[in-house]
Amino acid sequence: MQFQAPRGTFDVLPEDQKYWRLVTSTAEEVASRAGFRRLDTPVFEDSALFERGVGSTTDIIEKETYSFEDRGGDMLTLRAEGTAPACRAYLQHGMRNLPQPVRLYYLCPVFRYERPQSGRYRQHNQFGVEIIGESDASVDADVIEAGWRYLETVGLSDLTLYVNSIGDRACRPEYMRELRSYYEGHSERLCADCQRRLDRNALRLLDCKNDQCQPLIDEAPASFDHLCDECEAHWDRLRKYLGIIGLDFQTEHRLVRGLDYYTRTVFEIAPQLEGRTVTIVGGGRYDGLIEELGGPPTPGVGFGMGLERVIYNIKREEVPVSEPSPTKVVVVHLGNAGKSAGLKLSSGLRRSGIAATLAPPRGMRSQMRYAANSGATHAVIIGDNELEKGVATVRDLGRSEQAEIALNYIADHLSKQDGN
RNA sequence: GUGAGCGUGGCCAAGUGGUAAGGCGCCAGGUUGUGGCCCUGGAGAUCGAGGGUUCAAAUCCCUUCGCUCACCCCA
Repeated sequence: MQFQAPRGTFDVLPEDQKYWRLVTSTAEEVASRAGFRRLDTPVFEDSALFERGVGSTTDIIEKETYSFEDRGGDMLTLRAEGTAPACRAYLQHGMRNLPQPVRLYYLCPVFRYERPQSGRYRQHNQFGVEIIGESDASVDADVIEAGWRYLETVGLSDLTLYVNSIGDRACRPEYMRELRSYYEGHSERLCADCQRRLDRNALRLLDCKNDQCQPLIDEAPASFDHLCDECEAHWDRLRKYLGIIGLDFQTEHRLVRGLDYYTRTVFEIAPQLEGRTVTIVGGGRYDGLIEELGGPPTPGVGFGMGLERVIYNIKREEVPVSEPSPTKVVVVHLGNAGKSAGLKLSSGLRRSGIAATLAPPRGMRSQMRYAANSGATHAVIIGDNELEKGVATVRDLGRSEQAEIALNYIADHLSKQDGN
């Protein structure tokens, strides 16, 4: 074996396309039903966009980015996430002059240089939505609802929604001090990773998976107990609205996110798996991001969802997914005259809107086998016998019945068969 | 970046020192123009790669590459 798909990438083979069609077309459907309009942004952007947006000290920027200098000397980065590009587009196209808020969704590949493992790739595909230009908690609930409804209509059932509020610029510094002083009192009991996290990124202490840290995390101060008045009001309303919509959720003080731009609401949706949880959807509010990118102060909320992980769970839950309709007709031909006639016939059938292929030029037995294995419902047989009479033999492969049909009426005849 | 497991034809997979089973799939036949079952035959493997030990290596040793899983982090 010579070439392989690069590490962390994969081919979507024909037999898997049904999952992608499902996942992708219901995203379009659910998003547009909820008033989101599609936005496509380039696969690469100015590197600085992600540095400013996601945060330059964040892991995804520090070590997971696919960056390169182009021939003109510009530093570019393959899309590392969807929110910063969406905000860039919002600013670039003056979308603040549209009726606010602006509701956008996207479906696109995302690139991160990580060590692949199950449910994690270097190129993966995200479905995401953003509501930009409204700070009320009702749109937070709206975004969360869109994510939840999507997973539901795609057919997933054993999922849990986790929500948290990590405050904003006003109250988070105070909370961080609180958290740090709590942990400093117990620093000897922390795992090695958490020792480092303590001064680098204290929030991350909360989602450590190491067993020895769990008791400490359980007792740690929760961000939602240290919110300023405005954040607290927002947090209360969010939970109230989720209740009104009828979404069950679990408040989770360990839930923090790895991108710097989040404020107030953060949430995730994950399946209930034994052991670790693999998040399918992650998102939250980013009220400071657009300003950070050079725009006017503008609030926003959104989520990103990993479609590979959605498909992984569709397979795991054995959600039935319908096959795309197979080739309907295979034209079986005998002799040189038959081959020419068959070629013409299959072309004509296609022009009449019937899926038809010409069997490969082999023995009849083999051609029939080919027809059966290809999933065709009918074989159309054409050889010298038929040509003399100006007909073709149309065989129903399911019923094992056949009849001679005039060449001119074959398309007509086939389109009346069931399955068309 | 760290740790563990694994690499035998397209896929699955025996074989742990004596010179590559089997199954699936694929191709061709089973008489004269007909599939899904059955029967017969065929193609297809430098046993991931390189080096070493040995009379002899897929099997032992070293190196390397790749895959998978977990950690970090994330979708």
